[in-house]
Amino acid sequence: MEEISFFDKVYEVAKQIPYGRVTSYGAIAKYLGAARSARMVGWAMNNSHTKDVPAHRVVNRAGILTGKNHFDGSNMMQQLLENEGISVKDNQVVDFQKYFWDPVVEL
DNA sequence: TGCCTGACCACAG
DNA sequence: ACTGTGGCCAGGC
Repeated sequence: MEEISFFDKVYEVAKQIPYGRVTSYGAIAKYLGAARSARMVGWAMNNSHTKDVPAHRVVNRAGILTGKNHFDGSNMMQQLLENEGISVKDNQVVDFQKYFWDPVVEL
């Protein structure tokens, strides 16, 4: 029985984010059937450190690293993205649309 | 126990 | 076309 909460589903999707790709909170929320629950996706990321979830690949709808403040360092999130070949400028992903990974389409 | 906050997005005015 | 507010679920005080 799938006693999986919306919370847990977020991790399942986030873990499936391919290398060198990024997605948005809303995209995950919408895939789960709750486009308005985007806030929960972000809140789930708070426990992402206890999971194997690449929270650094998850940004907001505008491609801005809104959650970078929750990482260890100040620009650690940016470092991780650049390490995957994703350019980040002023806390914003360059060519976000190009690297955007939509779970609704990919999954 | 109850109210408020929180890594956002969609809808309405 | 833009700005403002509501809403979703869960956790913290």
